[in-house]
Amino acid sequence: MEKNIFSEYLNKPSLFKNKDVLSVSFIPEKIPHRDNEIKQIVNVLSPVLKGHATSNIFIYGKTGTGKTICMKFVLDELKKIIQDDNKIKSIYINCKMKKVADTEYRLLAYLLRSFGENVPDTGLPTDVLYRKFFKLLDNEKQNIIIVLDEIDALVKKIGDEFLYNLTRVDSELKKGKLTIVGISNDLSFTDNIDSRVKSSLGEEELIFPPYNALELRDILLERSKEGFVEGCIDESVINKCSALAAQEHGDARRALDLLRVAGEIAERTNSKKITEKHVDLAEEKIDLDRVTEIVKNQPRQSQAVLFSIIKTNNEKIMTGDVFDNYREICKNNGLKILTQRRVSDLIAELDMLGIVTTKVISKGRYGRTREISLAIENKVLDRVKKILKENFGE
DNA sequence: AGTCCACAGGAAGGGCAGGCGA
DNA sequence: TCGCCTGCCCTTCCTGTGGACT
Repeated sequence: MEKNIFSEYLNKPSLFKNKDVLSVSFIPEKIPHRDNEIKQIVNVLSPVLKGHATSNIFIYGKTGTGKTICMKFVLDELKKIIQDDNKIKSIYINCKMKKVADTEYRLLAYLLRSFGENVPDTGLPTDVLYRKFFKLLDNEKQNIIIVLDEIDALVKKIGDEFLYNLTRVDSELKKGKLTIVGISNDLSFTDNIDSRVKSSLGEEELIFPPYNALELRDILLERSKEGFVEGCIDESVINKCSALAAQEHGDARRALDLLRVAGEIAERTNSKKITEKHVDLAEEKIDLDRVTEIVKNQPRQSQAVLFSIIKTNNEKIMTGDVFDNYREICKNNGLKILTQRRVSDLIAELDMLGIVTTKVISKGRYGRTREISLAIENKVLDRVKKILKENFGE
C-alpha cells in the first residue's frame, strides 16, 4: 500500500466505536432515571394527538439534568406517531443561541422561518411579525408546540412581554392551538415575571432534580457501551467522571464531556486504555478550551478590559484601577477610549462569562466599587495572557 | 449623626448598519 | 430614492449606597 500522510491515522485502532453517542446532543433510545419526567410530559402533551388543546408546561432544572434531552426525546416520539403530519408541528428553539433567538424580533423571525416564511434579519416592525405569525397559526386547524429552551436567559434580556403576547394569542386563535413549553435553568425564574404570564405558562410545572453520582454512572455506562470499543475503558474511569460531575451539581453534560475528551486524549497519546489520568487531563483541557475560546472571540474593547485586569495583577482589583490601566492600553494601541460607564458594563460581561468574579464592596470613606478577581486557573491564565499579549503587541 | 467617597447601575437616547416597503 | 424599523454599541445624565471617617 502506498504511504500516505493520513495512513497512520487510518491504520490506528480507534478507541471509539461511535463518538456521536458520547456527545451531549445525541438522543439515546432510552433515557435512564427520567421515566417519571417523560411520562409527565407525555401526559400533558397527549391531547394534541386528538387535536385538543393542551396546557402549557414549564420545566425547571439545572444544566445537565436532562431537560432538553427529555423534551427532544418526547417530540421525536410524537413525530413518529403522527399520521397526518400537517396537523401537529413542534418547534424547538434555544433562546440562548446568539444571533438566532436572543431578541424578540429574532425569536419571531425564527418561528416564522420554521413555517417556511421568508423574513429579513432586520427591518420590519415587530408587530408586523406578530401579525404574520398569528395569521399562520390560524391558517388551518393545527396544533403547534413551541419549546423555548433557556427561556430565563431571554426574559432576562428582553423582558417578559413576548411571553405575555404568545400566551394571550392562544385564547384568540380560532383554528390553531398553541402550546408553549418553557425550559429554564433558573429555579427562581418565575419570581420576576408578570403574574398573568406566570399563571398561563405555568399550568403544568415540572422540576428536574440533579443526577447523583450513581445515576450519572448509569448514564455513562449506557453510553460508553455504544460509544467505546469494548474493553478499553474501566469502570473506575466512569466512576471518576460521574463523581467529578456530581460535584458540579450533577451535570450530565459535564460527565459526558469528561468521558469523551478523556477518550480523545487517550487515543491521541496512543494509549490502549482510558485511565483516570486521562480524565484529569480532560478536565484541564475542557477548561482551557472553554476559556481561550471565549477570550479569542471577545471584541477588542472587551479584550482590552480583560488585559487591563490581568495587568493590574492584584489580589483585589478595583474598577478605577482597571479603568486607568485600560486607558493606557487603548492609548498604546490606538483604540478609542470608552467611558467608565461602558467599561463597567464590559467588566460585568466578563463576570457573566465566568472569566472574572466580581463583588460589590464598600470601603467606607473610600467609596463603593467592584472588587474584581480573575476566575481562571494559572495554566489557563498563561495561555490567555499569551493571546492578549499577541493582540496588544507586548 | 452626618458626610462623602467611588463607584454601581438605571434610563434615555444618539448614531450607525442592515433592511424593509412604497 | 425616502422614510421607517430594528439591533447594537456607546454616551450622558442620573440616583443610590455601605460604611470609614469626622
